[in-house]
Amino acid sequence: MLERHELEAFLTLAEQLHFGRTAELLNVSPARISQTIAKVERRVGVPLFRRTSRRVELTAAGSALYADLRPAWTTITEAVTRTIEAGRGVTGTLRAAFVGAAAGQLLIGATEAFGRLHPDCEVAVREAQFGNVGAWLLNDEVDLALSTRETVVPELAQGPTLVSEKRMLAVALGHPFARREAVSLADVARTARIEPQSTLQECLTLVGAGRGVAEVGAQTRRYYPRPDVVYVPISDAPPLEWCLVWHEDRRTARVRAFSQAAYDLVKAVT
Amino acid sequence: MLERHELEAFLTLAEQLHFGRTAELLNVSPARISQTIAKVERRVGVPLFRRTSRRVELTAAGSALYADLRPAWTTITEAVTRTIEAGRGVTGTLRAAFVGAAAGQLLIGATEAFGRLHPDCEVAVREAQFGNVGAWLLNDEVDLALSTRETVVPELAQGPTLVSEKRMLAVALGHPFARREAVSLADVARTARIEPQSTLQECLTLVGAGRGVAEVGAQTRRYYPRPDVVYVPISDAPPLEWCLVWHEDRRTARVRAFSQAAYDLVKAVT
DNA sequence: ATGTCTTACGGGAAACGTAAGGATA
DNA sequence: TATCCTTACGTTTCCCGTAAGACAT
Repeated sequence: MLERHELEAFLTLAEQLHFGRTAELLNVSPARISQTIAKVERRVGVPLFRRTSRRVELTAAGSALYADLRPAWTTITEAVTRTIEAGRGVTGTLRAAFVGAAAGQLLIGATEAFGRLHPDCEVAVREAQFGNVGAWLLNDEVDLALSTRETVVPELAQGPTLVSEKRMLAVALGHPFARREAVSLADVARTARIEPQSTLQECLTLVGAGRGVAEVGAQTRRYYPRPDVVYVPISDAPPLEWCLVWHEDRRTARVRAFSQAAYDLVKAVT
Repeated sequence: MLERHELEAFLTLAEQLHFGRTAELLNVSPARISQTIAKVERRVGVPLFRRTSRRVELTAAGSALYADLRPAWTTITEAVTRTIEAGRGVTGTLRAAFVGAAAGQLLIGATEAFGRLHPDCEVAVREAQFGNVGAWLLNDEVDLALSTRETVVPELAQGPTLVSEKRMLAVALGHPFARREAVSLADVARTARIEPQSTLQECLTLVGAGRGVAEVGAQTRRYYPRPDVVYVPISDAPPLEWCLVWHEDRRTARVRAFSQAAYDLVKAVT
């Protein structure tokens, strides 16, 4: 079968009918075009061009071949180009989401660092919630999210840990745990828990209302101070890890570049 | 743009979903497929396959790309295959023509030599006339003709000389030249000539009827003995050269192989 | 533990450019 | 004679296979 460079040499020469221009268009030497075409003709078994040193024209066989190849090859190049541009449009927009106020600040910082490296790529930042960040990623509503490693969906990939924070338990002011210096995972296991399925604010509201307790990060104490909620360290819990999450199928160059920029940023800070 | 081997690796892997089988089908090592696909994905910017060491499946981007590429690439391979087979069908038939009895014998000899080298290719032999051999070649009624070099049409190509024979002049029995040992080109120029436009027999008939003289090859004397015609050598004429003639656009592998076989044959004999 | 994909590395085929040769108008 | 296609030859790229490593079942 024809190689890519043979195909393009044939198609271009069929359009230009001039070895020199063809070579120039393809950024190779005229000698190469001559040899390439000769090789194709030897392989195909039929002369594709009728040529002297003064005129080049298609033979009947060459003309028929061109009519078949041109549209098909155009289809191929366009399909590949579409795929590439869907992935790494320099002029494209990266849609990033964050979950929680603390993550928002970090994401803004990463966005600025990324913007310095890739000024052509815009970044749109939105706030997601624990309850919808997975769906947003799966449905291609955002390209990337800064979330906790808990966001486990089989089709989602996660980058390296950017920030770790102590895991704490949010309890109502009157809750027995509220006076404790710390609690253990075993303690938590015996208590009614509220999973942060929608917004964190809503979750904390339920906690404040005494409907249960919720595991949160240490930063929550700073960003969501509430009179009706007390934060107690969970002594034996692993740290809560924040990382970038994306859909495996859409790990475009934009996504990788942003992930890299974010990782470089936190590495520079620490 | 994708190279041919990258394209085929992608398409085959998309169909097989197995690196080992893909490598086997393409006659390369599995490592090569892995590297090729990785390179394509790097270039395109998006993962085309979701894979562990245990399962391989297309991503959404890969699936879309495959849907575009497969039919287009099939079109291309079929177009090239058609062109090749139109040129070098092993099972095809080569249509060869000859002009004159002597050429007929030579052509039969060449056909037999060719048949030993290429047993899959049939050869159909027809007799052409000086008047129509050019048209037969131009109209694709025959692929090849054994004729004299005089068959000059711009679009016809000629092979090397296979046989040379002395040029003679056919004159009527009662013609003044009939008693000469030889004539010169100057003599011929001063005489009414009959161009062999239809059959040689017809031409000789006109010569015998005293309508003019005709330039023929020395072999004609043996193959067309006539009581009313005398053959006189033309002393200063260049030899009459016999060669294979074909349409430039249809110089297929069959044609070249036959030309080669004929050339080898006469070289072996002499 | 086995089958499967990936990484590392050295060898070789083929594409490439430069420069000289040959053909056409 | 000037332009343009072709041939010759040395250089370099990169495709390839082998072998070892990593990963999942």
